[in-house]
Amino acid sequence: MRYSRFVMTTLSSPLDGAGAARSRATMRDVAALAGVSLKTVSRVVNREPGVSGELVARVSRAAEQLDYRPNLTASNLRRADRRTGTVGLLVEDVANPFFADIHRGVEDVARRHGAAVMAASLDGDPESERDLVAAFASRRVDGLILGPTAREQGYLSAELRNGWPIVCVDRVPRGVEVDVVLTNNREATAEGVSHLLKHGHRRIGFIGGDSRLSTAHERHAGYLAALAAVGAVVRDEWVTFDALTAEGSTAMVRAMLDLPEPPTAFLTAQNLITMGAVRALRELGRQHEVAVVGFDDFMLADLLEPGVTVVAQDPREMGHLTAEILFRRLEHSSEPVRTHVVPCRLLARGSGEIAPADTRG
Amino acid sequence: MRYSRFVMTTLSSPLDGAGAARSRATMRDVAALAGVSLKTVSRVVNREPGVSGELVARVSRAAEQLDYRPNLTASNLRRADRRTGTVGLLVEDVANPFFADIHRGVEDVARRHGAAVMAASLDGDPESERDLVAAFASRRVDGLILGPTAREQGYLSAELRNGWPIVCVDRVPRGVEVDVVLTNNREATAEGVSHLLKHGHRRIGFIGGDSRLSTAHERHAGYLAALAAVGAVVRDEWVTFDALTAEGSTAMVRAMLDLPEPPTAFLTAQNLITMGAVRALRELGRQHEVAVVGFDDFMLADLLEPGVTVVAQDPREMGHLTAEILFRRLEHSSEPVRTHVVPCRLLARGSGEIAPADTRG
DNA sequence: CACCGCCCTGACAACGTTGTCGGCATGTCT
DNA sequence: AGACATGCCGACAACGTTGTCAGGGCGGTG
Repeated sequence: MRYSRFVMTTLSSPLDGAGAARSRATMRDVAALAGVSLKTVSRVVNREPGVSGELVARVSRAAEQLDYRPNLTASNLRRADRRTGTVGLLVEDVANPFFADIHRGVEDVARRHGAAVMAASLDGDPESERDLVAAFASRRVDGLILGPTAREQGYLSAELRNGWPIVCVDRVPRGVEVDVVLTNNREATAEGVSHLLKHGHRRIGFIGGDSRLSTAHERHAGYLAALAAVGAVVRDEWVTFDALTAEGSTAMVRAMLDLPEPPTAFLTAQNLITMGAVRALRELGRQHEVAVVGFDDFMLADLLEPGVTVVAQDPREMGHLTAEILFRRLEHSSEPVRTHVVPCRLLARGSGEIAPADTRG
Repeated sequence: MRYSRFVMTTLSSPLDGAGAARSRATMRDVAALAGVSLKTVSRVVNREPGVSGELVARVSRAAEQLDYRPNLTASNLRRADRRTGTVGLLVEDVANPFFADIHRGVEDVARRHGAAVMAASLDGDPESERDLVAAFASRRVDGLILGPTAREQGYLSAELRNGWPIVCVDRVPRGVEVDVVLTNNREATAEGVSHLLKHGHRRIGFIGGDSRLSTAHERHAGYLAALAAVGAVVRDEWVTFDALTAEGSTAMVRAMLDLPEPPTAFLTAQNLITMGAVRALRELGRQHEVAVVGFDDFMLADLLEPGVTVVAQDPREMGHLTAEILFRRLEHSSEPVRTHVVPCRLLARGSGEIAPADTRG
């Protein structure tokens, strides 16, 4: 409950039903009612020492009577630290479970610091990214957490020069040096693919996400590395990108299974893609025959038949870490920029342990 | 892209790597560089008419050069409309898919109105609710969307008198008259229970959510009404509340199935509860024997075995509607308060169409 | 008694912006 | 030519708050 700094308890209030809407009381109003100066009210509201007990009581009573709420935006304007007690969060989609968990992680930390979180969704649109960064800058959020979607973040350097702390999450920004919190995309994907190799698969399909994003490339690199490590064949026709929705992924998996030499297993590089792939296999009745390892965990993955084996990220922890770094940077702005990696865990649940039906490959 | 009102395009900027952090440029700085008065800069930034083309160009160039960002908090302080271009959203948990969808719905509408969304999670804690309302009030968000969790919202009447628009969503507030957007909880639950009755069930368990919430009561009422309509037996031992997590729900379902006369079907009154119930049946290997109708849809419900029959809310639409009402009220504050109902749809997928194994009941 | 120091309080300016108003050109009409 | 409207621009105050500083009262000390 560290919001307390600006919270006055208005324990009771005469609720007269349809009272005419008056405008909010200001410090001046409180001061007038309490018969003290503006500054004394300010001192009481901010719990500054050096006000007699009697005046504290009188001012508090007056504030309660008027339902006074300090105006943080005005306070911010004048105060030395210039904090609005607000941080911005820009991610792909606040409704996507992965980003919703990051959001929650950020919120938890922000709240401990008495800060509120402004969040917005980018939907893969570079123009939105710039517009929303500008919108948050105009609102003077104390710091920004960004999951970049545009090809290039060079435009951020102007904001950084202005002393605005920025931390990126989930994806690597380009053209700008900031702290980043990432998953070990490459290694974790390689681990997932190795898992499939270990179970006998040699023809493994890769269904990737938005090819403009660093995550897609890193995961693809991990896929290639794992295959190369055992000298397995790599075929272009077993690799696709830009499965942007679950439906898109369903279609891609079906198409790939129609190849003359189809994959016997899939590495699906993101949560919605995995769901789409599972759906495709179900529709074809082949869910017990074609193996799947997904990137990202999701709810109910263990209750499907078969359970879906995944390489699980820890989005809540990523949110925590990202926010911690942001608040740290708000204090010590000159520390060197770092990249932090949150590791994944492979969770074997069934779909990744299916042996290849066609053992010629 | 209606954020444009306060967005200046800073197309290029010399990225000199480690430039010393200077503080943000103000209108005064821009005015000095452009050789005009402060007020002229203000006019240009706000696209007010009556500035010569030459000065517009000079000011724009100066603003770009200095990476100027208008300070919306200062502007808000002075402007007549007193808008911060920000709305607040307080819900149970921004990471819960249901509320995450509401959040996204609110965001879409807010963005069309050029507003940003501050969101926070209540976690069922009444103290948090009051603290966060106060925190948002101090930040002067233009309006508030609240999914109430405290037993009583009388404390809001002070804010309403201050002319602060508030709209509630998902749950009915008490002790205060505001606009509310709800699901037709009672009717939809009754429909779900009737569906089970139609398939021959007479012993139907009800696993309810937080008993302090209006939704739990309304859904329970729907359950009772549907049973009463066909003269079915109602037993206290077949009704529980306060399954606050999926795990809690799992335990309750298992316990209820251990009764001498266990239910042959369940109505699970919320998304996490349904997931927990499905898990319980799976663990017992009885998922094809005990019927389930869930309240709330969730991802992958159709891919489970059997597919989970649900009464589906439309949280995104609820978010849209709630935000529309809020912005409407920001314009016409004196319209009478209303309650809006967003209907549910029953989606039959298998789990709700299982006939009772024990047909004695 | 004069002086110092401490505690409490208030007057005033300032934060970055916008609303109001007044002034200077320039053009138009009688 | 004089009166008047119009277009463009700037000086100034104000929004609600906090930082700074000065002043009054009071007790203790030389």
